[in-house]
Amino acid sequence: MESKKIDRRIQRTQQALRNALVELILEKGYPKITVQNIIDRANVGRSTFYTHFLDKDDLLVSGFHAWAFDLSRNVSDGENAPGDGHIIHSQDFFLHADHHRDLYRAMLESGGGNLILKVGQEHIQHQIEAHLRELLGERELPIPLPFITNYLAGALLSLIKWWIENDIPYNAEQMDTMFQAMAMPGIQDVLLGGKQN
Amino acid sequence: MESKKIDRRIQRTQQALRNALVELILEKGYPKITVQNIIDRANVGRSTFYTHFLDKDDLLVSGFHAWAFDLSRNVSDGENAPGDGHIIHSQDFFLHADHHRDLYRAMLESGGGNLILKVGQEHIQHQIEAHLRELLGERELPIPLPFITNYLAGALLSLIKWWIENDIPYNAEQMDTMFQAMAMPGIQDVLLGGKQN
DNA sequence: GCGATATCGTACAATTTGTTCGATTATCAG
DNA sequence: CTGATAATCGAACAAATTGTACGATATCGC
Repeated sequence: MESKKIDRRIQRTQQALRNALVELILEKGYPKITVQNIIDRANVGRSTFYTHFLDKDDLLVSGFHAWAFDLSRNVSDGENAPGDGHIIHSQDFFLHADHHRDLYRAMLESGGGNLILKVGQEHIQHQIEAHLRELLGERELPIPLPFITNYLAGALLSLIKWWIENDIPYNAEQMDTMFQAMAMPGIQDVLLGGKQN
Repeated sequence: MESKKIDRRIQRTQQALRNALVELILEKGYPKITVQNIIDRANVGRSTFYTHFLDKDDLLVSGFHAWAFDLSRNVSDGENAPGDGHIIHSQDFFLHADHHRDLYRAMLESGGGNLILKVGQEHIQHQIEAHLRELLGERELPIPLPFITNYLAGALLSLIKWWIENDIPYNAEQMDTMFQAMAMPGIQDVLLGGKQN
């Protein structure tokens, strides 16, 4: 039971701020947004903003996982069972970027997505790591797992960035096919090496 | 012949500013630096700064390739001829990061290296692209070259970041060996596929 | 309704930014 | 060496932004 009494105003205010931030990101890009812009859009008092968040970045991070990031759902949808030939479900990431193309573009644009890229990469890495752990069990690898997840997440995010920012005329499936072609041989070698050595 | 008359003050001023910036990056990290800090350190007037550069970022980018980035020299040092088994000279990048560990750490830290990461990635991509072009000649690949360079540069930069930021106890050679183990199989497949198909 | 508390919004000090402009100084050409 | 050129200085300025403070107001849970 929730014995705390919850004032609905808090959630409403925070949600209004997050919504305003997304709108503004789509309009002018994250770096150019000021706190003033956000509270004007959200109809929230200046002091109220600072009672909830330290700054713009704090607001962004606070809502990152909740926002358009229904990614984890796609990934864990039973369809892609382990052993379907795809060691990483990279297609989910490409599809997600495709579905939220506008938001991705706005977030990546103008080189201002430092924080976003960081949080985004961490997100991807966690997904990959969880999935690889599931596949591996207790087996040890010749290459440490964080190395692999950093390698894959870095490559994947870089490609998504390139793909979205430059409107590269491939669809998500094609991007994924090429990604798998580049990544899979190396991974399989490592997995087999870990088994045999 | 250079018929332009060159006032040495200009170069001296710009160099002083760049040096001050590097010092400050090492001391407090790029994001926290203000223009005021830079000109104080460099003993340069405020207006002078703005006659040469648009802002902090402009100063950073302007000197990026000149700075500690003697990388290209290492890469093209005749020792690593094409066909030595290394399709990408990733070890040069790891070595470079190792030699300038403090600067790298300061530049990457606190998630503030948005611009630096961007320029850095472009730098790496150009190196990789030039090298691959040399290997390939006019041969066509089943996967477009920008895809490959984005893939490799993204993975490489992500690993360097992870390596430096977390003081991972591998040396440059070990990092490179693992990187090659992950990347080479995929690349070779693509290269061969391009040849045969 | 009542008490608690979240919000409002204005005011405020402190930073930072980029520009302007006249005075000063260093550099180059001859 | 000398004078013309042009780079630099540095102070002053407007504008924007940030984060804090605080009393008044509105809204919530009970």
